[in-house]
Amino acid sequence: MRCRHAGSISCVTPLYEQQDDFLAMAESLCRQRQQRFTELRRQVLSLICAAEQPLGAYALLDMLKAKGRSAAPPTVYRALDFLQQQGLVHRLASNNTYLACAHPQQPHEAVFLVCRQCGNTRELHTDGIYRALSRQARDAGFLAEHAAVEVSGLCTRCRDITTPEAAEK
Amino acid sequence: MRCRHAGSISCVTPLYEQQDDFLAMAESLCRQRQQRFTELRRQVLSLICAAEQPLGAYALLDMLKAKGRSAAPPTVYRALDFLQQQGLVHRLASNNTYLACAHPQQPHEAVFLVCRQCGNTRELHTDGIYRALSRQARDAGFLAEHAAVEVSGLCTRCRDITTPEAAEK
DNA sequence: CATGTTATGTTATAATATAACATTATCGAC
DNA sequence: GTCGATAATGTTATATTATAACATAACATG
Ligand SMILES: [Zn+2]
Ligand SMILES: [Zn+2]
Ligand SMILES: [Zn+2]
Ligand SMILES: [Zn+2]
Repeated sequence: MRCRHAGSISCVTPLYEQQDDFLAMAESLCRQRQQRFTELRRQVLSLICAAEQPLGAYALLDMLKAKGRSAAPPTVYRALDFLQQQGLVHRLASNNTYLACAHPQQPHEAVFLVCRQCGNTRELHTDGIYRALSRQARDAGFLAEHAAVEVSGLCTRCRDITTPEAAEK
Repeated sequence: MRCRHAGSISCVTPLYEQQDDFLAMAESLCRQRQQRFTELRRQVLSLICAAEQPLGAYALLDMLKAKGRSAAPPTVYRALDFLQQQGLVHRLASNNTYLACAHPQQPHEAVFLVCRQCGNTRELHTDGIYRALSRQARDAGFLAEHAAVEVSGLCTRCRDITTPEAAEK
């Protein structure tokens, strides 16, 4: 099942296998929007993108420092704020981590599947869920603006490891 | 629309109008489960229950101290851990607050409607959403165990205040 | 009451995030 | 190019949220 969304990035191929494409797209998006895709912002996005799991702000900070860059907490938080505003990065509230967005071209609501074992996280784009949530909220007199949906559980690999008999079938 | 779930606590009546009932139920639940509903735990639950908005841990801490109790962060975090284990309290990851559960009798998945203006938060019990999430996760090869669903937006009152013309209709 | 267990007190510290202000880079007007 | 405005980054300090570690107290059980 290929991605049906706009843009050149696939839903299924992990972002860290398409880093260059992703960074190029980010740069192009920022240019279109007259926003500056500075070296710092590129570095942070690149680190997030290269990671197999969502990263914490201080992990990013350490990586920046390791690359020889002078950096303090505001350095990374500011870059993260920018990247979130541009829709290039999402924040996971359930574990205070940040990950690259699979579809930065347009605003969207997403569902995150967070493996509690290995931390791998997938972003699903399921407007159905958000519509159902909006409707239920409206029935309760509530005007929904944004939904944070973070599902924790086990990814395929970790489920097979945890319950090896399941892998036999 | 009255609550269709088990227990004596209604979905629609705010918990702070049923504090005594709620505390009595909590005590009874703990007794059934052979868990100790200590004075500290009662106090914390009572404070959470009396609040109109979900409270942060340090707000609770200050309230405990104001009541003359000797307390430090672990005091309140331990009580919160216990109350969460017993299903009496939920934690909202999106704003690091804690609120009393509307249906502590059985484990359940819930949707939280968090007003970004006034902080008022309602707990909806909508198994439909969780089932849909589980199914979508399964289709992606993911075994869902828990879903944190936190919707932010405007409650009835704040929506009317923000856009007064809407209230006219 | 002796004993093991659970809960709480207490001190210190970890982890996450922001405030405030100085400095530097960038951009458009001239 | 120079200038002034704006945006970005550097830097220091601090706020906020949460846990580790160990001591003491309360409770249950025989
Ligand atoms: Zn996304
Ligand atoms: Zn996994
Ligand atoms: Zn609940
Ligand atoms: Zn409100």
